Amino acid sequence: MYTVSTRRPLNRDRVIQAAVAYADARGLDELTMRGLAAELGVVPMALYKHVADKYDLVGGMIDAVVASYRTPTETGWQARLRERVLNARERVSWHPWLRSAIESRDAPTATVLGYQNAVAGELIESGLAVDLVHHALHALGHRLWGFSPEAFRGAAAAPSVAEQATQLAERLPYVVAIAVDAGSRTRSGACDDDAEFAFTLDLLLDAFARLHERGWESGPRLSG
Amino acid sequence: MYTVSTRRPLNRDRVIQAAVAYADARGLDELTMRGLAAELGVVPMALYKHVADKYDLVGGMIDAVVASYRTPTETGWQARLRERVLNARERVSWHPWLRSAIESRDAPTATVLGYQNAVAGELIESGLAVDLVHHALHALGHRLWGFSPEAFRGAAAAPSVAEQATQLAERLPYVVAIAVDAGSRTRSGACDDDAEFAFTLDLLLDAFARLHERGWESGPRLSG
DNA sequence: ACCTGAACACCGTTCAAGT
DNA sequence: ACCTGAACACCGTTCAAGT
Repeated sequence: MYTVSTRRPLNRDRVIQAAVAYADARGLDELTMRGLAAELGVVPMALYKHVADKYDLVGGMIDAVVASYRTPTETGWQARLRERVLNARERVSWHPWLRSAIESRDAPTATVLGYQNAVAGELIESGLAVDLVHHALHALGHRLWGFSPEAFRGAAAAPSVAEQATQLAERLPYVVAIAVDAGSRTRSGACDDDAEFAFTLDLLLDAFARLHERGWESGPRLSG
Repeated sequence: MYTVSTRRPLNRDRVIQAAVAYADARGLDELTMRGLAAELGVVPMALYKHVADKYDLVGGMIDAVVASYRTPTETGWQARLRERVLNARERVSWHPWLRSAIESRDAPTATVLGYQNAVAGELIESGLAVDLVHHALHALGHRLWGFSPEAFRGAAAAPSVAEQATQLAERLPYVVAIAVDAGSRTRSGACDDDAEFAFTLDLLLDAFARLHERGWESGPRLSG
């Protein structure tokens, strides 16, 4: 008899890639330490040498996917933003579990925060004021990100970023700029959710009013 | 000795109200049939006489909250839509578990579908074309609903509605109108997600371009 | 009609032990 | 250094039995 599976030793990357494939095939709810272990031909406890716990495993899955997002190749903020949104949409369609995985966390992973910074950078570098960029990102919501920035459970991402601003400013300049700007408007140093919400709502109502006036049949086209 | 808790017999409503209070206090993840039973001073299996299973319990919780949404009192589609959005936001803040509860389902509950119909009605009755209303609802996304209409797992809500259109048309005229209109544009009779996405993206990019041009400092104000 | 007790098939995770 | 076995404290849910 031959040994069919040449048991390469497990490592963090193999565990995470297997978990991604598992969730792609059966969904996040079906992803279980025991099931994943069985898939890898190993006893459940073997996974815990490579992954702290299930929360850590899911974090690794998120980072693996988000780190693979493409950097836009076009020039011009609209074209680049468009590329990013469509790319994010594509990734979410490949990994339908991604959105709820990201939203299940208390705070964004470092990789997700880096992505948020890159997107903010596109708009800030285009010359848009920092507070407007902040609003714009909320308005794009989960269409941009493939998830909802408001959805983090702790909702404390912005203040915690603001606290460590000096250390983070170099690595995540745009995210820090937004957090600091938003914090300067409130006593607590946190993002003013109500003001932010009101802005987005008005922005959308205004856009609908324009649709109404013009009787557009197929919507505004910016490119092509 | 007195009997301290006058054990009123359980009923569906008491079970659901207790579950809502439980989730409000500890979150949806902590809501467990066993824990809820303990809270009610009853053995876990007693709950199953009033609720088919946990899925049914959560459905009941959703319906209880959404059924309590206020009908707007203002006149004019913008003011009414605004009222609805702010009311939905308020409810989600009271019941932080609501959004993920709704999104965890394969399809909207009847009560949620009725709410969607009411909101669609505001815009359709304002004179906006049905396909534009469809787009507008997607653009409002979870800010309007307190959840994301795209997020239903089956994503098959629209086609299934279209199939039963004749029976449903009376009860849910606006939702049916949107489903039928969207279905008429595609072979499958399903909503054309890509076209819908492109429209929303363009709408938002256009709104940002206007912000850019005008250098708005505090956003557009429509009311007050 | 309504509630109970014991059981089944699952979870994530620990600890001490194997190689 | 890496994997295992047995166990612990949980889940949702079934079935047959109690009152």
